[in-house]
Amino acid sequence: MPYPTRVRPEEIVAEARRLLEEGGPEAVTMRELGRRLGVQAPSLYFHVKNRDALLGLLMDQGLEELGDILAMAAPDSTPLRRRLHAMADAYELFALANRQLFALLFGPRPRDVAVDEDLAESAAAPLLDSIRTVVPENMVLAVSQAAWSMVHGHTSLALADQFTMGGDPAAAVHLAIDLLVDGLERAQAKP
Amino acid sequence: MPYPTRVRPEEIVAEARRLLEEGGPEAVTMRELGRRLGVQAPSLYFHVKNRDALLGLLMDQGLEELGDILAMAAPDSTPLRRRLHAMADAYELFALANRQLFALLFGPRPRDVAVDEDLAESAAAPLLDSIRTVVPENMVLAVSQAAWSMVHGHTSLALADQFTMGGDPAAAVHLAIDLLVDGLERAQAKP
DNA sequence: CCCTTTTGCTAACAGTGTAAGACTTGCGTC
DNA sequence: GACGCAAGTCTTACACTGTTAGCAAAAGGG
Repeated sequence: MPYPTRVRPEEIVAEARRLLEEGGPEAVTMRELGRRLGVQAPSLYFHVKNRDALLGLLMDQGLEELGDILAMAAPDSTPLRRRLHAMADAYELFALANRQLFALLFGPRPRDVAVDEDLAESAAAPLLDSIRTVVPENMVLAVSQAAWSMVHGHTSLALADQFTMGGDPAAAVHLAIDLLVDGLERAQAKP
Repeated sequence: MPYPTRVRPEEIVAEARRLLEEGGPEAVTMRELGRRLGVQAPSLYFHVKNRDALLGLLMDQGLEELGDILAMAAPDSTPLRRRLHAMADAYELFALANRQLFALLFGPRPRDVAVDEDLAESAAAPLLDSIRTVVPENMVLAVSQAAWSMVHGHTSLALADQFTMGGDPAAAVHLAIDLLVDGLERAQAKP
């Protein structure tokens, strides 16, 4: 270590994340980041390729956390309906606690920023697995996508303050999940 | 007209929208806007309060268009199921044709940019009206929010290229809508 | 003791939004 | 016709951004 490192990559990512949540993507500037870490902006380029790559790291981190949270939302043995409720709640909770990061994850990809595909896949795994317990294999994907769409739609609309007309949007998602599960169980029972 | 106006507000908005779709919000810069309109950047401030206000105008315009498109997606007399399908398709079509604008509309509100509330309400009206024909008044809001969440979720996930595992996401939404409508009709028939 | 490698620094460039103030231009009035 | 007024544009400027180039310092190995 020929020179005493004054800042480590994890610190950069952590501080960047704080900046992101405080003021959105525009607030994570290299100079402010350096200021908070006690370092000049150009020095950061020694630990991080550039700003876009830094945002990419944030996204990877977020995706991993989301995957973990969903995996732990409810034990495998939980009945589908309640498990989906739990996962929906966890999804929304994560989004609320990480508004900007969530928006970054699911917004329009900034040009060159690519997320790790394996990470995305493993984040989706818990949902696929729980659907698989109740639906024939050839419908797993479609049903999972439908469920994900529902939960994600509700979450991102709630995040954008689009439910201005009142009501109880959270209850609406649970209702939608119930209808979905009912439909699946009926379809499975009949033929 | 003491001085020959060289650029009109509508032109500014139109050109800004072009820039937005071409390169995302970061690409709509006052200088490039002026360049394309044959005017210096500071002159734009005579017609538009500032950049954020300009983005707000874009959002208003987008919201109005979306409302119109939804209202025209299917005649009032169309059966609920097909009408929801039509509205879902129209929603997605709009989003695909206006990716950046759509993301702006439903992303995290940039600080001071506020959209016209009446506009938002009238955009939502077609959905509420069609739901109302099939569901008791006290459930209209919840069911509408559920349906909107579903469609919006699918659309914004599709827009973000999140359906990387294949399948037929569009069919998944239609399936989800069918399940929703089935559930409602059954709930209405029984008690 | 010097030399290399790592990491920091400063200075700089091209770009951004926007405020201040000067300049043009056409109309309404004398 | 001359004059002034006011709308619209211009130039200039400031503070900010990401990023590169080149230089300085610090620690370990020979």
